[in-house]
Amino acid sequence: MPTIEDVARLAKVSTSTVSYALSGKRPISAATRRRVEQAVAELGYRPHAGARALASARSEVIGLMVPLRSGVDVSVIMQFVAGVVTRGREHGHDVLLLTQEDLVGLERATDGSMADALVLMDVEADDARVPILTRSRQPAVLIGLPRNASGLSCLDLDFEAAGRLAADHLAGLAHREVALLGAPPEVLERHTSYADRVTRGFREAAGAHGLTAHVLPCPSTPAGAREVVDELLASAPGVTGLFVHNERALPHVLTRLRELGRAVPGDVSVLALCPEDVALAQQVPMTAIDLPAATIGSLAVDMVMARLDGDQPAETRLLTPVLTDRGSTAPR
Amino acid sequence: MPTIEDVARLAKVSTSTVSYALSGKRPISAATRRRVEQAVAELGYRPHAGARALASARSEVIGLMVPLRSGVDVSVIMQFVAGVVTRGREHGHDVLLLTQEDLVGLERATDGSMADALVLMDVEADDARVPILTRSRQPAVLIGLPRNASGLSCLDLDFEAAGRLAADHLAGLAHREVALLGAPPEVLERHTSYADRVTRGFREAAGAHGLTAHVLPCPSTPAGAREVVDELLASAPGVTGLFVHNERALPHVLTRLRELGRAVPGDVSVLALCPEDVALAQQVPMTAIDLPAATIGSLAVDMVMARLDGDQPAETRLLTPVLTDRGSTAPR
DNA sequence: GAAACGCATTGAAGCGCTTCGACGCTGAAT
DNA sequence: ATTCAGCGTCGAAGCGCTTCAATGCGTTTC
Repeated sequence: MPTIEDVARLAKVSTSTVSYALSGKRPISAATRRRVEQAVAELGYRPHAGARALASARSEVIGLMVPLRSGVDVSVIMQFVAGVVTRGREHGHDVLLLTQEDLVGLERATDGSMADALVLMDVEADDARVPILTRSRQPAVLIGLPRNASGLSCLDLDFEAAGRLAADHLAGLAHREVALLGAPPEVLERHTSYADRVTRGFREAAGAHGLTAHVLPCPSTPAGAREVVDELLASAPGVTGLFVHNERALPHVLTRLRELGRAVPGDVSVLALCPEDVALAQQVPMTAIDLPAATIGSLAVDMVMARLDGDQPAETRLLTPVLTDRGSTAPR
Repeated sequence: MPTIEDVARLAKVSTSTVSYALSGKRPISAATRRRVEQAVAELGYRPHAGARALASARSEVIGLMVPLRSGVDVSVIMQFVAGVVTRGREHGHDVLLLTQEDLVGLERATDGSMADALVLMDVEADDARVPILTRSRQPAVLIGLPRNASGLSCLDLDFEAAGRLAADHLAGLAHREVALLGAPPEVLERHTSYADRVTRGFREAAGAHGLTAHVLPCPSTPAGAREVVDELLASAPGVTGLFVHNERALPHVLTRLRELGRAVPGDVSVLALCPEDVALAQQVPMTAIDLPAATIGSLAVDMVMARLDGDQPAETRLLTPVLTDRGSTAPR
């Protein structure tokens, strides 16, 4: 492997000149720069990432912690990851993938200087990672709202507003009794922050509109989802509006309704909270509040990068939810 | 951040002793090791990854290239990634995430010493990454079979055998006319290697059994899948066995069959090629050939790690497909 | 009792890069 | 003509770690 010294020799300049020519951190004459670039091309030179990290105290890597465990909505994650990687590259950064459970990995990445900055998905109310991050000096962005964000930046869809928006929408269509079919029980038990927030917003707005609101966790399995629908329809036969916040259960809920002869939106209005492509991939296109996962990923990178150079203070950003009507809801 | 020198000072030993105590590459007395460990704990010392990479010419990182583009089966990818990350950790390696399209990223990771080894998903017949890999000195494992693997290791499910297995299974149930609903057209056009191979195996075994076999690419959208089903049933009304190799289209195919009043498996037998959880998440549990994505991920890491230490020759491994009967196929 | 050995430990030389201070040169200002 | 900037370039010091050769010391061997 050619080193910077080989390049310097070939270009007949010093190594520092090569470094400056490549980084642009000092003015270099056009002629010299050209010679350097030629030498680089000729040798196929690539800077050694470790050496660079050592000398500059910068790794040009973003650590990204994603939940690879079950029960999470895969397409949300994939889109999010894609957003992070793409935007990371635009900032000249690569992405180191860490798994949610791996606290040791987080410490390794944090203090072990593997990453300059961190983005963490799927934050829980009392997240074990928060203290580690507060202790470290690295910029971090949490996707979600922990109970105690103390100095950490957070970003997320405003799930509480999304819950309200859903209730508003159904109330606007004159529904009187509505239900939220939410995240699977295991996610709720972890108190993943978004699940709690959707519920709160939905309940609140439903109350304000004088709606009767039911809230049920909903397993992602076909059988589990079916059971929840049956249970709901049995215990609350007057429900005419459904708000489904569970990407994987959504198709099964729709299937069950159809099996029971309930037309959507004729008999029951169904509103989803999911990424656009999921809304479009159902048996019937879904009226849905978009979960802009890729956008959130990009924004997370922007936020964390901004904090890497300047030292902006911590900030919490909540994206305003947007509802797109695709015809799966109708007036009662 | 404490350095190895701080640790050495506190433990009253030399830095080299600390290094050896931590790496275990030389015998260190129990007493000394204990002192070192104590100092490490007390200071919260973490080795600087870059410095380590520079000195040892090893980054302890695996580069993983995944297709984050659309049209791919998300849950397959997620499971695969999870397999790679988990097994990578067991080998003491972290994972650097690269996107499929990013050839520059591949070169950066390859020669820029960001990664010790590479795992690439979704390999195409004439993959642009192959020449880059052949040129580099790093061990790599391709998931899929490029036309010219020249010295590179490959790993995959034996999709050709899977195609044959599907045809065998349907033939065994006395079906006479069968169809393969495969990958979306865009995937086929890329000549992603698995798509071609499934087709070949299916055609071959169907021929051997004297079956009439239809092969249709199948879009992953609800409308597209529906159309393909309609088209098939119109042009080949005698088809009684369906082999679906498209995770996302599968639910839509089943929905369409139901809409058309074709019972599964009463009127039509449906066999899938997909991960187990996808097979179980359908309206009806699917008889399916398992796509063991997580296993492939783990194995890929094992292969690449084996090549990192010893220098084993390149090798191609194809996993034997396994069919699990869950009742969605029946005798004609 | 001297020589030889093996074990635990050390010192020092890098690994390949960035960056700081210094230097020489040209051209403008005096 | 002399001074002074400022631009473009260079030299050298380190960043924090690994690793090789060498050292010291207590044991065994003849």
